[in-house]
Amino acid sequence: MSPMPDPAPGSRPTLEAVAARAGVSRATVSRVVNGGAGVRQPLVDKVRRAVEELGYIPNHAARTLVTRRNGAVAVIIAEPEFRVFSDPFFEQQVRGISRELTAHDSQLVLLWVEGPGDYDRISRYLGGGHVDGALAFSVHNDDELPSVIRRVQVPAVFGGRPGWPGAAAEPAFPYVDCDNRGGAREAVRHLLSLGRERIAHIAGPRDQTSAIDRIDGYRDVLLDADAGLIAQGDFTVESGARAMAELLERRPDLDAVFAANDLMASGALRVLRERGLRVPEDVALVGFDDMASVVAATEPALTTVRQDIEGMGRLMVRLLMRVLNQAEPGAGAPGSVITPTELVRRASA
Amino acid sequence: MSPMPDPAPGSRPTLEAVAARAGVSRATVSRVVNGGAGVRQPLVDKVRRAVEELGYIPNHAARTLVTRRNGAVAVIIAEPEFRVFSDPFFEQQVRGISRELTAHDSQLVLLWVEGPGDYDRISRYLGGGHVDGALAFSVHNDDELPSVIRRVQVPAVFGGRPGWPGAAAEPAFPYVDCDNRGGAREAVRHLLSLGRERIAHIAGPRDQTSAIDRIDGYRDVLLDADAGLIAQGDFTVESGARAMAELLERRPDLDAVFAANDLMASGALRVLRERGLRVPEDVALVGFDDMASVVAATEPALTTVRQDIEGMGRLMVRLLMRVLNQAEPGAGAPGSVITPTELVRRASA
DNA sequence: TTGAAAGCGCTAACAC
DNA sequence: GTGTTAGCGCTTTCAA
Repeated sequence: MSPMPDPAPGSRPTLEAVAARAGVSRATVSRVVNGGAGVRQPLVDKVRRAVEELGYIPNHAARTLVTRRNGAVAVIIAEPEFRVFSDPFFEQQVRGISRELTAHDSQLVLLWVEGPGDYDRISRYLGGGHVDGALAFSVHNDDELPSVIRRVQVPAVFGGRPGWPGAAAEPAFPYVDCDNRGGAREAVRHLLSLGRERIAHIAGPRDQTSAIDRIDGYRDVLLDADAGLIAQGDFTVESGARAMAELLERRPDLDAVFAANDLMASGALRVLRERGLRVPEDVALVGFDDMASVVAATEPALTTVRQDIEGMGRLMVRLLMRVLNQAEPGAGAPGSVITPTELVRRASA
Repeated sequence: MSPMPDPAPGSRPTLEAVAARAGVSRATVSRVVNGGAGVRQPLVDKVRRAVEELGYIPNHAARTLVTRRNGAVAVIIAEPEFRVFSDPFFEQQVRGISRELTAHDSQLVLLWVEGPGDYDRISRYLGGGHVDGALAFSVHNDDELPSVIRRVQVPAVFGGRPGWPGAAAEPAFPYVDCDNRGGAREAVRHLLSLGRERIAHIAGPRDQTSAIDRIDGYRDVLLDADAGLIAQGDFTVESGARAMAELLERRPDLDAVFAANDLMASGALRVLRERGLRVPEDVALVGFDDMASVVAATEPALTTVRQDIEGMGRLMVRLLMRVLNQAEPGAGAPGSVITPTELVRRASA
């Protein structure tokens, strides 16, 4: 565009250079670059022009050194937790995080934890002031991450209610989660309202709080639910199919199934149809998540509990920003956020 | 572990504090922290102990300010290009990048470009010295990314041979790609060696160099290939199925198919079987990529051309590191790297 | 409103 | 070998 006087290769123009060019002090340039409040218009213009002409870009390190602000947030991904990239849930959440971070002029730094040995590196990174805060996801019970984060004292927000031992007791990390329990209740009540009387549940892994909350919601409504109506899955399609087969074995008379996620629901659906059972006539089926890729493929279309995954990602960032903007990091932990769920009625129930 | 004297909250210990505690100068502490070369053992120990006791972690910004090294590399993802997370190809490449970066003590900063408007932000980020270099992926012809990267003068390496207009002419960015053309040749020669005489090709998108190179490889071997034996796809399963149907229509006598990727091969396979054609007896089929998730699901098992995707990710990092460690960034562009491919014989051909 | 000056925490010459 | 010192590029009092 503008003729950029190519300076000594590798050397970028500094504040100093801009100041010289504009004939003002470094302080003035700094003010203009940071919004220009309290500087007279003509000077602002002069400085802006100099910035433009020189192609000046503020040096991040120098700025961070004095402001102690980085404009970067770490997203910590623990490999064993996630099939990471291939998990659409995760993709959506990261997309939300990315978008909201951009809105806050912050950068996303991906910290990929491949094994326990990586925690050293992670904690050095987090402690080294590379980032203003961290976003992590609800972790396994024996995960070191929470203690690492606590040790380096970096502000953090979790995605999903933490479930490690004592999580409830300790000064908790703020987290964002959807109303798993309430959503589950709504699903079961819906099945009830359809006149179903023997409603089974395909549960998710016992060590994930989302799965625990969903089974709790199921039990909230069906206080006296027969244990035979509950089968264990692990959130995968295959486990849903297995669980469905098991349930059919135990209770051939069941007339409805609430699966703890859509993936398992789709596995269950497959088995149901293989056995010649009609959905929803013989067995009504409700999932959880409203995961587009799954829902689009089911036939009949899956009734499910929607959670706003991208929105949760955005909320994680907002929560973190609120923590960061607090005067005293220690004072008054900002509460966690529980987002509402919504039953999406389609054909399967 | 060790009793960490909690200092004024929020204030981390500095080099100065460590020096005071160890009774040495800041310079000595700095030396020890950076490897300890040229410092006598007893002093090293003393410093190490002080570091431990204080829980000292070097401040990144301060270090960057003077060394001009960040220990961070940007990975730029252009949204329209990739289904990003859900693309297994991409996941593998990023995994390779992540691993190699860790080995080089560098951090991965994810830059997610959602639209043309984002280039401003990206270029400010890249230009602001947040990262030592950038890793990008072969982009669409009209993408601004290359020019943005060139403008801010940040060292960069591309994944996949760039194909924008004039890419060949300009001072090129180094890139890492596999030997698409050679791999395609090998696939076709293999089919030939099986005695096949009417070998069709399902091509990938015309604007991706990988697809172009593969079709070129096909033509290298089949110099006089009938145009009717080539059908256009877009690397998706569905397009593979469509292309196969089309080919069967045009040339019901074909006895082999080389698909430009595994996804399309699996679509083609489905159609072949629907039509009652036996693979490989009636039609031999070869794919490209050796993508585990696809290959595992095909029946018969897919013969394909393997490329080491994770390895390519690692190579991108190594190449970038080589650029970074060059004295003069401008001098002598380090060449690109073409990794070999390997035909993996399974049941389908 | 603007400028001068003092650092932010660290590394790298250069002395000793 | 170890310490002293001079910045890296920026923001931010404090004066003017």
